[in-house]
Amino acid sequence: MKRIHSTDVIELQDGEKCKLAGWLQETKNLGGIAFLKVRDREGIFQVVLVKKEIGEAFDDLVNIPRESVIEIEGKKQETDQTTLGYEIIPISIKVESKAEKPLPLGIVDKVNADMDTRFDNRFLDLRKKEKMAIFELRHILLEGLRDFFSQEKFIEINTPKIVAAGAEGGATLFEVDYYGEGAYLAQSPQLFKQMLMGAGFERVYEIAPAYRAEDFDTVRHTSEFTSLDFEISFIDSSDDIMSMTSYMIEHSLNYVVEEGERYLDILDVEVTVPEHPIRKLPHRECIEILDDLGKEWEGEKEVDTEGEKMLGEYMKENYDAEFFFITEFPTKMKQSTFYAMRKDYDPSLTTYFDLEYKGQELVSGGQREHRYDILMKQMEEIDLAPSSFRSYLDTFKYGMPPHGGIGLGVDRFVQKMLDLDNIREAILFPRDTSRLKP
RNA sequence: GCCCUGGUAGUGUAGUGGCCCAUCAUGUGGCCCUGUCGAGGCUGCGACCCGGGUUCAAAUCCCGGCCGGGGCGCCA
Repeated sequence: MKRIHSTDVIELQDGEKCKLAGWLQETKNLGGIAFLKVRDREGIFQVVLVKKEIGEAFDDLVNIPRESVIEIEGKKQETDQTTLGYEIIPISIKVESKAEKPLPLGIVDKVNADMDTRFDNRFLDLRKKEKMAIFELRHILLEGLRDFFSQEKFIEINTPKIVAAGAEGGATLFEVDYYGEGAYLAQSPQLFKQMLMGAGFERVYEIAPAYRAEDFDTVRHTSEFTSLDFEISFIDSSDDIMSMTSYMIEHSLNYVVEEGERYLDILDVEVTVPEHPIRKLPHRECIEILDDLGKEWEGEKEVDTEGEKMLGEYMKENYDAEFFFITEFPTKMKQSTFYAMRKDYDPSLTTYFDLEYKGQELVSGGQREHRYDILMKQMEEIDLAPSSFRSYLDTFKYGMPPHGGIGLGVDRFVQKMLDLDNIREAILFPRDTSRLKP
């Protein structure tokens, strides 16, 4: 007999035979009758054991440890004595894998566990339906994003994660000891995306891990994260990139709302889809708003973490907007991003922007400098040796279209979409400054 | 890296000098119970992060270490 899921039982006739399997969530033993609650990916079903009918086997069955994997062949019986409306009368029950006692982490216990305990026992933690729902929704979000990119004729690419140079300063690189010369884990696919613009791909995207060896210890940083990057050619300005980003967000969140209802209900979360186009706010205006809001500055007037949160609330209150772009980042704030194009009419401003979601940076992007001589000049300004970027720079010498793109933190997207306190909740097995296992 | 905060049964907690051979819940063992779905009743089990110090007395105070959680810098 073919195994079916808990949710399939509803379709069966009263008295029909079936095979089910899952994890024994709990046993309610009332003496002469007992109930086994069994969980599979789709939900829960209940098996009824009547002592008078099954005799000696009763004692063995009610003593199967919680979270053991069991397989049941039985008959569906409709009844109004249980909340599900039906239960399973067993013909045979097989223990496939017995769980040890006690569990390091209860799945349905009435006590919460600390994050550290949960992540040490992540495979158990993920058995909770609310945790699994996060990853069902993450999958749906990624599906929605890929759906958008396919529709827009993007090519999905894979670029190397072992690289010779970073896109940003060297301090945040994880070193790889193997090549006998400097080798690192990629912080970003930035340079490769651009090389593919030089190759004529015109529209590419990648969803892949990126690595940053920073001493970040916050609820929105991890050492390894999933980065979504796209890059497009023949743009007129960074407005084209923001427009594409705006459509991408709208499309993917719509997809989540349509396809993910069941899981959003489990998490009791409502996802709001922004209207295209997403509002833009130049960096200098952000400063003005923050001044009006009475922010106290320490040092340079820049949008810092506190500023981001204040602006997020401001935009929510005044425009009912969860998303907004901060545009025209000053060149002095983007100095290390040597490939950022600056405004022709005012070189103190870049074409770079961030996309903010619920008061947190989600996306960073802009138009890249595609003119070889200017690019070289910008590298010199920060004393970067062109020799370590030779293969990248060569791309610009033989025909490079105007282009630009973005990087989006997938884990942050999931975190903010589902209002999760910590980015680690959106990652199966997070890697941070101290966690390497499991 | 800096600042704040914490570490007590498998899990989550109470206790902040003697009232503690440590509270409660959950779990787990045993017993009772034929409709549980946060079942119920009776009963047992199980813990003060590590190392120094102060004190008549330390889970509690001090110092150092190790390990969490949060904030900031920074960033996706």
